[in-house]
Amino acid sequence: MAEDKMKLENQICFSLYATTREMTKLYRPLLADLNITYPQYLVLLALWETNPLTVKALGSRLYLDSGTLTPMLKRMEKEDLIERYRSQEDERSVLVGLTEKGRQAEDKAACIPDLLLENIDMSEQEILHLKNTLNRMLEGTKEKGENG
Amino acid sequence: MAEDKMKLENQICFSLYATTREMTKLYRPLLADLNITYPQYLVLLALWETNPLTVKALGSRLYLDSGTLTPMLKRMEKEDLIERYRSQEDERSVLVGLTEKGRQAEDKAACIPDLLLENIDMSEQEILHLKNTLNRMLEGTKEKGENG
DNA sequence: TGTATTTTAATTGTGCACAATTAAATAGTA
DNA sequence: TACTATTTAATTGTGCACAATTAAAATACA
Repeated sequence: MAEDKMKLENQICFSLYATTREMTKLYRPLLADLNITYPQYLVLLALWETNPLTVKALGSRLYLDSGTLTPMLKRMEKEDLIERYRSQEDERSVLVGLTEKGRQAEDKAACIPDLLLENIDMSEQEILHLKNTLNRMLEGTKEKGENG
Repeated sequence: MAEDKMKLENQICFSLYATTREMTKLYRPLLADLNITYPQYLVLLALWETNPLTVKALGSRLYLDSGTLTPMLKRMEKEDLIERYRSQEDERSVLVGLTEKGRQAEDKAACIPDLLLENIDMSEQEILHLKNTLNRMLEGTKEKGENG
């Protein structure tokens, strides 16, 4: 066998890199109505599950740090999707909570997962298997990396 | 079954998004010696396969447009890894070619694929299967998307 | 030939993404 | 208590990523 590992074609990370960006592009028209980006959509998904969340908790959930989240959350606050306020118990923490507009956006977004899947020509089972493989890969990096 | 598709946990694209970024982080220390970023490494990989390439061809290969490539290539030119020059046959096209330093970087980078794989706790077969699945997914987006 | 269309990069503007640093609050401890 | 260490966000600076626009060159074609 002995494939050339220096070839782009043989690199798993390039496949990940390219596929992720193409998938993100598929979201763009679906998120246009809500006037949000894909990372902002992820913040909303997290908050629709648990509201409110600290910046720290949001970062752990999305694998993002405050350097990314702080400016993004400020933009979302300006759009009146979320609000930010210091925690009473721990003044270091900033809580991120949904506004009424942010809560209502969930209804508008309810169709997005299905619409997105329509663009992917793969069986439900295959997608599930892919997701599981990726999650295992992701968990594996926690040992080496320095992620919370 | 009827899982909640609005949950982050159940979204394939979130797994892709998070895993890709964590993988890219694994490259950082491996690329530190060469003083390049992961996207710059991809440009070099493409050029080590075919030298030179037009910006257009590079973009098709990496799924990037000139808005991303032009400034990135200028940075790489400043670092003396590549050179850029207009094509003689077609003055619209800009050719990107390796410099001596860019060529020599291939030797230094030769160990990177293996070093990276050491960080992924998956069998060769499983990685191959994952790569094939992603590539199929990527190809599928070409039908819908507007990619060259 | 001359004009409209297409192709190719570059530019402009916005929004992540992340390393490194800073500052404030809390926790730990002598 | 005072003093150190840790935790939490924000800030700073750099580098993608991409939509939209612009400008130059090549092509199509009337």
